[in-house]
Amino acid sequence: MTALSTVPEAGPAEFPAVAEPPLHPATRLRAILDSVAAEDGSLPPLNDELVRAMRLPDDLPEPLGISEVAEITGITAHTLRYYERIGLVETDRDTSGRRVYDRDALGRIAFVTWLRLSGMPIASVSRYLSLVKAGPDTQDERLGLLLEQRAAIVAQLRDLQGALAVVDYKITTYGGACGA
Amino acid sequence: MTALSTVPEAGPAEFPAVAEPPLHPATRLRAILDSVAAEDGSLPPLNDELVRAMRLPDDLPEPLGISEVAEITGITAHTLRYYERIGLVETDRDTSGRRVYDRDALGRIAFVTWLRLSGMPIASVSRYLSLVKAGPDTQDERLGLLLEQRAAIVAQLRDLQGALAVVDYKITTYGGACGA
DNA sequence: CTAGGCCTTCGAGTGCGCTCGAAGCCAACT
DNA sequence: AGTTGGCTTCGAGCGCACTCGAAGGCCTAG
Repeated sequence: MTALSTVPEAGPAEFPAVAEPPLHPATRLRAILDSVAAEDGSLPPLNDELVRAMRLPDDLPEPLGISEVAEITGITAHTLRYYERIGLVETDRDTSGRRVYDRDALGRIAFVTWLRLSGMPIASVSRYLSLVKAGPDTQDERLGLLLEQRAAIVAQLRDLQGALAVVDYKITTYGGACGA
Repeated sequence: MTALSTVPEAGPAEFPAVAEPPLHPATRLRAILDSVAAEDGSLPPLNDELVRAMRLPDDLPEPLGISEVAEITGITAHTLRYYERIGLVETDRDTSGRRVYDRDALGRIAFVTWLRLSGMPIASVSRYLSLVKAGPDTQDERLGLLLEQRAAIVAQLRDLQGALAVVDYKITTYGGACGA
C-alpha cells in the first residue's frame, strides 16, 4: 500500500499545497467527504450513516428555494433548472409556481451529482432514474448500469493514479523536458 | 486503509466483473499501468523504471507510421493530426511528407496523453509545452502548472472515491430507489 | 497502366453539458 | 404606487475536444 493508493489531500508535506481549482461544482459534497476522511486521506468503512451523511447535511431548514439549493450543492440555479427541463430531476412548486425542495428532493439531487461527478453521462443517469420510476421489475438492468459505472469509476481511478505518478515524477525532477 | 482507498481492479470477489467501457482512448497506457500494478490494485513505489515503462513499450520498431502510433496509443490518427494542427505535438516527416514517429515523439505523445487523462485541458497542456520549449527560465511557472494539476488530480480522486462509495452502497442495497 | 490502400490537408460538423439572456411574473418593502 | 429582487420560461449560444468527409498525392502489386 503505497502513497499512490491513498489520496494525500493536503499533501504529506512532500509538495506545497495549491489552491484547488473548482473543477466540478459539488463543493458541498466534497466538504462532506472531507469531513469524514481520515488524516491520511483514506475514507472510513462504508456504512449507512456515512452514505447518509454524504448525501445530506443534517441541519436542513425544510422548505428550500432554488438559490439555497444552488448554494448547498454548488450547482448553479441555471443548471438545476436545466436538469429539470431534461427530466433528470423533478421538483415541487409552491402556489406561485416557484420551485421548492424538501429533504428527499435534495437527496435525489445529491445522488445525481455523485453519479455525474463519477463521469456518468446525463443520458445514463436519466436511464437509471427512469428504471427506478418504472418499478421493481427493472432491478436487473439497474444493477447492470451500476456495475458498469462502478467499472468506469475504477478505470478512472487507475488512470488518475497513473497520471499522478507521471506528474509527481515531473515535479520531483522539477520541470524537466516533456519527453525526458 | 480501507477498500475505498485502493483500486480493486478485478474486484475483490465482491462484485461481478463488467467489461470496461472505453471511456478514454489510452488503451495501451492503461495496459502498461495494469502490468505493473500489484494484485490488490495498488501501484509499486514510483521510480525511474516505472515511469519509463509507463511511457513507452520496450520493443519499438523505430520508424512508426501514424496508424501504428494510433494502434499503440489508442489515439485515433484523426486525433493525432488534430493535436499536431493545434500545435500540441510536433512530428517529423519522411521524403514524401508522411508523418514518422521515433521513440521520443511517442514519449511526448504518451506524456500529453497522461496529462489529458488527468483532465488537464488542451490549452494548459499547450501552455506547459510552450514553457518547456521556451527554456530553463520558465521553470517556476512550469512547476506551478504541475502543482495545480496535481491538486486537480487529487480532487478528482477524492470525488471518484465518494462516487464509488455511493455506487457500491447502491449495489449492495441492490437497485434501491434513488433518494432512499 | 491501373487499382488499392494508406497517407495528406482543410474545413465543416457533432455531441455533450452547460450557460446565458431576454422578457415577464410575483411578493415584499418604502 | 412604485421599485427592487428573485423567481419563471424558453430558446439560443458557447466551449471543448474531437470527428468526419471530401479531394487529392504517392507508392506498390498485379
